[in-house]
Amino acid sequence: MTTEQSKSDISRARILDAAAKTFRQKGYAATTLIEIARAADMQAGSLYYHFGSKDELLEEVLDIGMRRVHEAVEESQEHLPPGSSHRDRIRAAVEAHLTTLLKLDDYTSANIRIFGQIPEDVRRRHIRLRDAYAELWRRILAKAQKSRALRSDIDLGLVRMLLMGALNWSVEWYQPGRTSIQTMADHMCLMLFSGIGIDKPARSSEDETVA
Amino acid sequence: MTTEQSKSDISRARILDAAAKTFRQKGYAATTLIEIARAADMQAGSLYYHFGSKDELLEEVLDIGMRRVHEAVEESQEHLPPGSSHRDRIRAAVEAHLTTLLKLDDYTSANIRIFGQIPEDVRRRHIRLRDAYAELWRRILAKAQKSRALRSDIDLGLVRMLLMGALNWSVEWYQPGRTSIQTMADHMCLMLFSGIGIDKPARSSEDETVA
DNA sequence: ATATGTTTCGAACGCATGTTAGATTTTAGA
DNA sequence: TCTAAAATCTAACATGCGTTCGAAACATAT
Repeated sequence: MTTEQSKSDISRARILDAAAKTFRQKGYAATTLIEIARAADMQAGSLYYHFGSKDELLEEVLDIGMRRVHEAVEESQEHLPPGSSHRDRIRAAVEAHLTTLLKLDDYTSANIRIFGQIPEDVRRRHIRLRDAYAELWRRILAKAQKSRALRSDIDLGLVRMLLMGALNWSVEWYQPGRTSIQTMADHMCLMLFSGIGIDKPARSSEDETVA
Repeated sequence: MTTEQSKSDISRARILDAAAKTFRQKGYAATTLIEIARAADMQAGSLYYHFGSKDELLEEVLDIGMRRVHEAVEESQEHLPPGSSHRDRIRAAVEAHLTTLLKLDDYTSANIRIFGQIPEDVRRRHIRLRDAYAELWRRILAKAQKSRALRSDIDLGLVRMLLMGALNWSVEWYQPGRTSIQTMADHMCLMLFSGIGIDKPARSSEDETVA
């Protein structure tokens, strides 16, 4: 116990890293404990010294992934320069979400990719963190709408879903080098704001009902 | 051979339906042939009279799903009233995509959900259909941009990805009854067009119509 | 009704997986 | 250095999976 990190903690972290990486690549059911163990320089049986079961390992990977995006987006809001517009706020949140998802975080990307294939009871226990993260976005968007930075005649819940979809889906196609995360955040906000934004349109929205 | 549909064809279709449904619900690796067989009122071994392997079954489900969206979107473009604006065209495409994905088509939703977890060689053989579908959207968007219905200073490829993400992600959260597909299509086009649309600097209504 | 081809069954095989537990090695303090 | 605890290994287990194959049930035409 001389070092802050006991050997157990180090191994634990190595296992979690390996699990997140493999889960993300192959999915949950297709990932074998032998693969995880190999990626962590261990034997499969040794994993059970640190985790009670494959599901328990999965659960921790999911939780860590969700906590990381949550914290990243939360921090992005706290570190904004004073007087930032709501567009700036949302842009920062979008960029934080994308950065966590696409840059060196297998936990969050694993979470996003495999959430639809996990066992029922694991999902039930994990869903609270998901809801909390959704609530964070709900607050951000609602505040923007209340400040008249967003139109009032739209379904914010639906917009949030479409937005999260556009962001989360990037984990399926994004390749570093082709498009920068900043560019993605810019386009996302351009689509979102200049569309929903109340700022520029006088009343040019009449042509929307063209036949 | 008296009836149009031989008994074999009927069983085959029943198996494919069962497979698509189960793949969509549980994912590929987690789905067992026993489950598929039970959902098709058969024994697991009997599946092999119709399909050579689990992978072959998967492959056909994927192909059918992709062909269905492709055809749906293609038809939506052909059945447009003459003189439709590009916004109308894209709205129709969005609605066709969503309808196929969310309404009674387990094949397309299975395709979208499990594409990230399928074996390498299956993916390689299926990828052509995916590319063809992407090309269809690329054409639709490019034509809109060329007709000055969309801004020229944006990355259409990126926008297409964000758009497909917003649409495809709906398979993860959509519940019939809460939001209508029409509402989703409306919101999507509102975000897309009034954002990317050229109508804000140079206000006009003629740039919305097809040349 | 019989015979021929079609479709399904049922039981078995081989294999890989998650899991367990005792033996073995490594670590850290006296 | 010695020792007890911590950490890992090794080998085995039970189970469930995809798959195979010969037998049984079914359908159809003569």
